[in-house]
Formats: sequence, structure tokens, C-alpha cells
Amino acid sequence: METKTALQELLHQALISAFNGVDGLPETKDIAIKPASKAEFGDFSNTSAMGLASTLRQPPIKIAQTVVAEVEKMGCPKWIKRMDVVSPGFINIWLAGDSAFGAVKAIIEQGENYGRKPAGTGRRTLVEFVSANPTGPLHVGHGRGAVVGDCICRILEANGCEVTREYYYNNAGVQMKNLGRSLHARYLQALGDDVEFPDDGYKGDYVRELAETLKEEAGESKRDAKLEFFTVYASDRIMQWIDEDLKAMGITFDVFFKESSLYESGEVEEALKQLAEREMSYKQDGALWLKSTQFGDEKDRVLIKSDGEKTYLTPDIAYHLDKARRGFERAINILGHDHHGYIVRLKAGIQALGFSADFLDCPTIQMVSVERDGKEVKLSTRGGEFITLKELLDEFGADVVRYFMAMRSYDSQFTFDLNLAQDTSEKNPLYKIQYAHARTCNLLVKAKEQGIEWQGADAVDFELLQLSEEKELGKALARYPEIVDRAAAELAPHCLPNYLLELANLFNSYFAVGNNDASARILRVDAPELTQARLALVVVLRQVLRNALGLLGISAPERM
RNA sequence: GCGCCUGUAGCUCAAUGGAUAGAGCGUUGGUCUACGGAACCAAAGGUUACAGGUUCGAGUCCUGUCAGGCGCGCCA
Repeated sequence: METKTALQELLHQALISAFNGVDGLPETKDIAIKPASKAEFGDFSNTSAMGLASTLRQPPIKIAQTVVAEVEKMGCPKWIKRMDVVSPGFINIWLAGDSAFGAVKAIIEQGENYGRKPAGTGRRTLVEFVSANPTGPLHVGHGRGAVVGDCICRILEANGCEVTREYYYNNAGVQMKNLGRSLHARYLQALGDDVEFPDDGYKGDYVRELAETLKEEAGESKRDAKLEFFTVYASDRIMQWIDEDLKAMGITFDVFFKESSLYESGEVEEALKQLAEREMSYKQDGALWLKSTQFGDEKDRVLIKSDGEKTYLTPDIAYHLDKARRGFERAINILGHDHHGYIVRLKAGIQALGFSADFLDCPTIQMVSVERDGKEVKLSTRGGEFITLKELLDEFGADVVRYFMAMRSYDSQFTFDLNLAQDTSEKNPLYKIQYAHARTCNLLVKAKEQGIEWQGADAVDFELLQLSEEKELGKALARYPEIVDRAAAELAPHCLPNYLLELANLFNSYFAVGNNDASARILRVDAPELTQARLALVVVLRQVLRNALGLLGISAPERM
């Protein structure tokens, strides 16, 4: 990081000095210093010359040459070995010394904190995710949202944010009553009564199972129980299932927030009052409307229906008022993409209360479809047939499910082919990554067996590491903090699996060199100093693999 | 009809406006009695859906077209 800043300042100085007085020169912080994409391009590259071509009315290559010449005139710092100008105007920079391993010592010192920023340096953030009403077991779509949400939390925490994980649900609305009626009907059916099942009831087998359990527990005693009994009975048990599934994936929440509490606390009324005071609501046709069109919505939305019932939107606006009141500086809602149409009106509600639209970010997670035997399995809680998250967890385990759910951008829908997942599971990229980690652990065990003691980074001479595989690996390890930065800035967990796979491949290639060339082996009893240097690389790799896997909530086994 | 997302190798997907578009799986050929082979090396495979535009430079940004998914309620 420091090198980068120094380079920015150096190039900025050169630009000012060479083109003194010209308008439109970039500021120091805007000079892009990027890690070179290939070894032949040095350590860093800069593209300022291309960007300035039109401003300076000169060919970019000439500008680049001028800048480099200016640096030399000013006296090129010792820590820069070489600066090249390459068509059409890249400035490629080589650092002196063995930059490939510049980060290694720091990584060893920082250990599990490598890639993390100090707590409290980021915004206080509330992440709301899953938020499924307890009307049925979680399906794979919920699973994707759950994994992405949890990974985003872990990534933001690594970025210095104080994060609260929250699950918002409604245990008292229409859907819950519907669930209660569904259980009641199944219960009576289980008792042998000939009753009709509600048309809009929950048709899944799990309601039948609940009815059977209830029959075993209570016999016929609940035949005339109130609807509320069935609603509470069903939702309590379903919430337990949900909790178990989430725990099985390593996901825990700090707060389970009930919609009903917003009514109890008076915040719903408070929100309505504030909207009225701000003249953001109005009455028409017997209903109360939100002026959401003022904030880009295509039509105004109803807050209170003409029958006096509030719409879903009203408590949700109150909920976000509550989030702000609790002192959060940022709210993130992980939503299923089928709810994307709702975002504009919710943001409108927040803005109508006077908050910035930036307060809330709503990444929407694209649908997951599931294929079995080449046929799509429909995912519908009410339709009855679905693949549950639990089935997936039982079949593949939490690590695999988490990896797959996080490995690609949530902007893309994806098809989870159960047969394919099973067939290829042994060649799963995750196993390659975990195997690489196990290998690093084993190398250290092996070293001890051979009487080699890892003596820490201080004793290491990195000049001894001359293999191209070693340098590539060293550079890749140094890039980790940038990967975390980007994952946090873009709320994009999928950066991490890609990076992990790259590390695993680099390490496997390095390791394999030793198969054909004994001098390239990591453990060399005949060359203790070289072995120490190589072990340093292994220790650092192990650390970075652990740190990155930790951000995904995936285990780093020492043996497989 | 309007809105959101997507379209990249046979398949599943990466790629911060930068240099010759990359991985995994699959296919083909090779390495190997090993510091754990759950490995490695190599090859084949691309008009980045199509057509324009913006600029030094576009898979990436803009416009249009086509295709797939989702959403468009005084439902949640």
C-alpha cells in the first residue's frame, strides 16, 4: 500500500514538473497504480499518459516518455529498479529488490489479521437477510441469500465495520393465519375427518408431518382449538427447522426482529405521523397514500387500505426508521430478485422520512433453479414440491453448499444440477482449495519429522527464492487485502472463491515442480536456509487460505 | 406494454474502461513407486447474442434489436 502511494506521488510530481500550468492534470489520489497483470509488465503499471492524451494534445506514448524522463531528471528513487514505456502509453514499473516477497514478513506478523482492517474504522452496518416468514422450510433460494448475506457480513467485518445480523419476520399476518388453517385442516384429516383443504393453503408435505406430530402429542384434544393455536404451533416448529438449517451452515443472527414489535412500540404510528407531518402522505378513495412518485416510483403506493388495514409497506418503513434510530449508519437488505420491484417504494418511504437513499443498499439475489435427472424441480412453498436447503446440506455438506452459493456473482441465476453436483463432487474446486490447505499443514508436520524446525520469518533470506512459481505465489499472496477491499466495496463475495482457486493452483504447480526436480522440493535437509525460506512461503499461504476461507465461512481442514 | 437482472469456450461461470478475454468441469495426449495423485504438464475449443455509438482503448459505458428469467395489487 505504501509503495502505491509513493508511486502516485512520484508520478504526480513528474507530471506537474513536466506539464506545469496545464489544466486538467489528475490529483495524486487519482493516479491509478495497478499491480501489473503479467510478470513481463513489471510490478506496477500506470495508464495516466493515455488518459491525458486529449488534454495535452500529444500522443500518449510521448507523454509517457516525458514523464519517465522527468522522473529520471528529478532523480529516480533507489527502490525503483526500472521504468518502461510500452505502446500505446503504459508506464511499467519494476521495483528494486525482491518485491515478490515484500509482503511475506508482514503477513506472518499479522497472522489472522492479515487482510483485516481495525474494528471500528468502517460504518456501523445492519445486514438484514433470509427474513423468511416461518411458513415452510428454507429452500435453496433462501440458502443462496443466507450464504451471500453471511459472507457479506464477514467481509464487512474484515473491512472494519461493526455488523449486526438481523432476521425480520412476520409472525402475525395473513400468511401465518393461512399456515394455521392449513395445519388445522391436515390435523382434522389426520384424525379421519373429511374436511376440505383451503385453496390457498400450504400444500407441502411438511404440514402433514406437523399434523401427524400434533396428533401423536395431543390426540384429538385440539379438535376444537382456536386458529391461533395451530398458527403458533406450526410457526414455532418451522422456526426451529429454519434455525437448525442456518446453524448447520454456520449462520447465526444477532437479532430476530418481529414485525409485530413495530406495532407494540408505536413506531408504525410514529412513522405514519412523521409522513403526514412532512406532507408525504395523502388520503384518496378512502385510503392513505405515500407520495412515492416524488422519489422516482412509477406510482404512489397505498399505506393504509380503505378497509383500515395497513399494507406490508407501512411497517417496513417504520422498520427502517427503527434501524436508523438504533444508530446504524448503513442498512443492507439481501433480497430475492423476485422482490426487486419493491425496492424503489421502500427507498421512497425512507427518503420521505428525510433519510438519504444511500442509507439502504439492496443487493438482489437471482433465482436458483434445481435440476434433477435433467428436469427442473419447481421451487414453490405454496405449490408443495420443492427442494429444501436441508436436503442440499445433508447431501453435500455445509462447506460445499456455501462455496457453491458464494462462488458466483449473485447477479446471475444459476442452475444447481443435483446429479452433476454429485458426480463431480470429488473434483470440486472447493476440495482443491481445502486440499491445498491440508498440504501446507502436512508439510509442516513432515518438516518436524525430518528434524527441520520452522524458525520464524526473521531468520529468512528471501533472495534464496528464485523459482518463478515461488515469485508468482508471493505476489498473489500480497494481493489478498485488495481482494477483500473489492469484495467489500462491491458487496461481492464471489471474488474470494476465484482468488482461493488461483492460490490453490499456484501452490499445486509449485509443489509439483519438486516431483521432477528434487532441488525444487520445499523440504531440503541438505539446504536448511532455502528450506526456511520456502517454509515461510508455505506458512504464509496457509494463513491466507485460512483467512479467505474464514470470510466465506468455510472450514480449513488440516487433514482430508 | 413498462421496469430489473442476465447473455462470454461443449457445460457452469470469472475478468476494477487497459496490454494476447481466463478458470473449473468435460474432451484428447502426456508426467508418476510422491515433501499425501483429491496432483501436475500440454493440446483442442471464442465474431464476448446481434447492430450501431462514445474514446487513445469496450466483454465492460450509451442507444436499439433478439433471447432467457423475474417483477409490475388497496398481496406479503
